[in-house]
Amino acid sequence: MAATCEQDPARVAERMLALKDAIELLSGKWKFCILLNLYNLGPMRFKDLQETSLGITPKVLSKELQELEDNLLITRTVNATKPVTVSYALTPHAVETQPVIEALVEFGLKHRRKIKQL
Amino acid sequence: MAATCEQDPARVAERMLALKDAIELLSGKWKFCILLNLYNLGPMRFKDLQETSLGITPKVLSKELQELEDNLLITRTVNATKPVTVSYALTPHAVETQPVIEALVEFGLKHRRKIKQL
DNA sequence: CAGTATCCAAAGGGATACTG
DNA sequence: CAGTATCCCTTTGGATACTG
Repeated sequence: MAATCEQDPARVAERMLALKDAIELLSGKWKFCILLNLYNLGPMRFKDLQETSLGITPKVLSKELQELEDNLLITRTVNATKPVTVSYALTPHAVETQPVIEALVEFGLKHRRKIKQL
Repeated sequence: MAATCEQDPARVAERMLALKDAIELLSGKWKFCILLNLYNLGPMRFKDLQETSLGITPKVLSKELQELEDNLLITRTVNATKPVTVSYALTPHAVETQPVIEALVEFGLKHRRKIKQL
C-alpha cells in the first residue's frame, strides 16, 4: 500500500492527538452500535435501542447513553406519555460521526467477504 | 439531525453485524494509532512505532501488531541488517481502514474545536 | 533493536434481580 | 417502560525488568 508519507511532524502529531481524542470518546463495544441505530432508525426509546443493539444489557446501555449525552452526541427527552417514555436522538454534532460509522460498516462488509474467500 | 430511516430490516441487521465485526477487529486504544502511523509515515520499525504512538509499551505494541498481522492488515518483515531490524507495513487490505481513520481524525479535530467554544 | 516475562490495577462488561 | 443495584469475571493495558 502506498503511504502518503506526510512530512510535517507538527501536523502528524496534531492528527495523532485528534485520533486519540476520538478513540477515547467512541471506543467500546457499543457506542457505534447505538449511533448507527439512531442514524438508521431515527429517535428511539430505551427498550428499542436495547433490542436493536443485539446483546446489550440495561445497565451497560444506560451507561453508554449517559456518556454519549455528556459528550453532546445524543439528547435524552422524556415524553409526557402514560407510562412515561424516553426517547434518544442524535445531536447535530453527531453528524460528524456518520462518516466514521459508514466507513466501519463498509470495512466490516468487505472483511467478511475477504475472510470467506480464504 | 435527520436520520435516513432505513426501512429494510434485513439490511439494517446485516450492517449492524458488519459494524460489530469491524469494532471487534479494530477496537482498543492503539490499533488505529498504529495504522495511522503506517499510513502517514510508510513502513516503520518497532521502535519508531513505539515512539510515534505516544505512550504505548513494548508488550502492548507487540500484542497489537500480532493481532493486526493475524487480521491481514499489516505485514512483518525481518531485514537482514546488523543488528537485525524488523519493519511493519500496511497490506492492500488495510486501505479499507483509511476512510475510518480519516473520519476519526476529522471528528477528533472538530470535537476539540467544539469543546473550546464552551 | 526487537521484543518477552512477570506482576498487577483498573476498566469493561455480563447476569440477575429489583424499583418507580 | 426505563432504568438502578449488586455481584463478579474477563480483558485491557501499564510498570518494570530482562533477553538474544
